Amino acid sequence: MGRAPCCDKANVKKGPWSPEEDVKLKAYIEQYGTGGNWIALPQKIGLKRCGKSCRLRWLNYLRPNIKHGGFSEEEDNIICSLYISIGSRWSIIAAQLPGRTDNDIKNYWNTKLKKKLLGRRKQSNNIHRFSSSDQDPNDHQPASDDNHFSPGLSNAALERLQLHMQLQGLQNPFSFYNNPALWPKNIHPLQEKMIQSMQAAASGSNGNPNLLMQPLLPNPQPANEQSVDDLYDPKSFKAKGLEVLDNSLDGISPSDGSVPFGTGDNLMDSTIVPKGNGNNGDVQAVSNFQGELDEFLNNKTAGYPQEEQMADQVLYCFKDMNGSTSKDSLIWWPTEFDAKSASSSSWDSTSVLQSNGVFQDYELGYPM
DNA sequence: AAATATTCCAACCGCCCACTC
DNA sequence: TGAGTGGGCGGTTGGAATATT
Repeated sequence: MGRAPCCDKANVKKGPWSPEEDVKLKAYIEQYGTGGNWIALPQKIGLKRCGKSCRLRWLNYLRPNIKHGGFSEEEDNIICSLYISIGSRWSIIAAQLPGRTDNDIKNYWNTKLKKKLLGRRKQSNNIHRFSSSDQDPNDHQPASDDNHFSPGLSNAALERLQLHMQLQGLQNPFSFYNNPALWPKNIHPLQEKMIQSMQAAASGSNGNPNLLMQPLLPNPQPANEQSVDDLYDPKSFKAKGLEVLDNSLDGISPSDGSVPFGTGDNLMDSTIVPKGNGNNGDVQAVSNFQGELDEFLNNKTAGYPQEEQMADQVLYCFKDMNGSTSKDSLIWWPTEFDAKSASSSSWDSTSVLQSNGVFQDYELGYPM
């Protein structure tokens, strides 16, 4: 079934908002609120705008206490940590950063942070990992400007690959991340530390869950039975021995050792803490990871050309794990994986968890 | 100084979900 | 129960701003 458009597209203004429109919208909402109906709102005000457009303008720009630009290192860390943990759930990530909007964070990630974290491959002439000796001699497909590593492996896929490896590894005791024997010989020292931090955080020396990673680390539950939606289901949290506190009621701050999880009228308005004691060794493990991440983000990794190293290492890992870097070992990613999310090109932990079959296929190919 | 390339971000699009009737 | 609807979300785009050649 199709659906009726939310407004008359022909009679609706598009494009940048004028100061007059901003004033009208802001004044009305501040005085009367949205009335619980964005679609009807523009008519009430006399704006020739789509209701959704009004909502977006308010939420991303006109709403009080909105911050633009000037992301701090701490905010960088939070964004990176959460992205690694939960994927592109921008609204959830934004909920951890007061004054930031999901759109802002999404833009910031796509334009700056991602490049910092994954490396600016486009500017790199570092092709040596996939030099002619590494490539399938039958493969004559030219590498695109966007991706000189391997035909068929887009930058987006590469990013997903790297993060997927992290997530997958944390869930599977036999997988790459939990098996140092599988690590490449030349692994970046920071990567090793990150892995170890994640492992420590995931295992939790005292049995308490890691607050950032734990939602993706259900105990013996098989990965393919874990939906990311569970992560935000209060029942799921309780089942894992976590408590859900309502921030909107008690104003708990992150400084108490708990991790706030959003704003809104559901779990997003809550803080998730381990039952009993919110300040434990796992928090320390997280902070260790945060420290490494911070160091990485701020180019303090002495002696390493930080740009493109991470992405490079991921592919190098594949080479080591598989014995060789064949086109086939890489090509599945943008094809089979993407096909799973063809309806929306989004990627998040859900996709990761649901696509574990793809990854398992790969892992099974490794001679244990 | 002009042309071209790249970066950045506000806004749009379309899908999904929850709710109502 | 299922169709209709609005809200919310993530991905993408267009164009302005900036950098580079």
